[in-house]
Amino acid sequence: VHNNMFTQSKADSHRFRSQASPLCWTLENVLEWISDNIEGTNFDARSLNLAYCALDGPSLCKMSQNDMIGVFGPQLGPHLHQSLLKHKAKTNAPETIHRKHTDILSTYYFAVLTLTTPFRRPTDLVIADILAPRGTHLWEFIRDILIYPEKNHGLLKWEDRREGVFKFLKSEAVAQMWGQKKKNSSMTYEKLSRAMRYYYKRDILERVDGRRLVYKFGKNASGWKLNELPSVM
DNA sequence: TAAGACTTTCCTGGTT
DNA sequence: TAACCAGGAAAGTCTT
Repeated sequence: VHNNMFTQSKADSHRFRSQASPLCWTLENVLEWISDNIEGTNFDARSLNLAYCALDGPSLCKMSQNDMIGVFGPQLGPHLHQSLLKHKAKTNAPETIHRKHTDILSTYYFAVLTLTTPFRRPTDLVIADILAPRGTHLWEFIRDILIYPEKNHGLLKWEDRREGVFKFLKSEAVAQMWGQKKKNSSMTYEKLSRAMRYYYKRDILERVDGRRLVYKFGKNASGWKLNELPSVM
């Protein structure tokens, strides 16, 4: 399951999404589905609050039409709700099977978010830019975990969101994730932190004296500030 | 192929 | 004592 998840192609993902119950969808599948639905309307994707699109299949299925209108607006909300109902009817299968699959998927839910290759069609560029990794550098990897605190499984937390101060809560777990991304199973926090310290010279990070596991984004780090994130509806 | 940027690995020594 | 921090040195990887 692990390897398959990380190597799932765009075509595989589309096939899985079209055949599986929405209950089994990953976050990526939900994003693709939203993207496909936007393509069929005149909806301006730039006005979408992408932070609210970070849903997996089970979360999506719990939403009523009013919930969807609240999140996606009066134009796209009902459209998505109808589309979901149709897809649910089409893929009506025993939920127990889906549940088992969903539990496995959810274990790797965040890893998929951070490690899969972004899909790149014109209409989902914005979604991919915010929810897929935007770079291969360590500080970007850290930043992308921090941008979605509700999805980071307690790995990192903001100490001061406005100032860009953050803290490692599970240092070794973050190091292992970084190692996984770089295909290096021997990565440790000790090594990761050495790379972090090199960022001080380049003003990507600033020192936070006297605070263990605490770092601060510097003037050359971009994409972490609230006003740098895509617009809210 | 070379050069440079970036990261990894190892290390010593200091601090919490 | 363990975990973390600071930073030098050298080597590895990747991109241009």
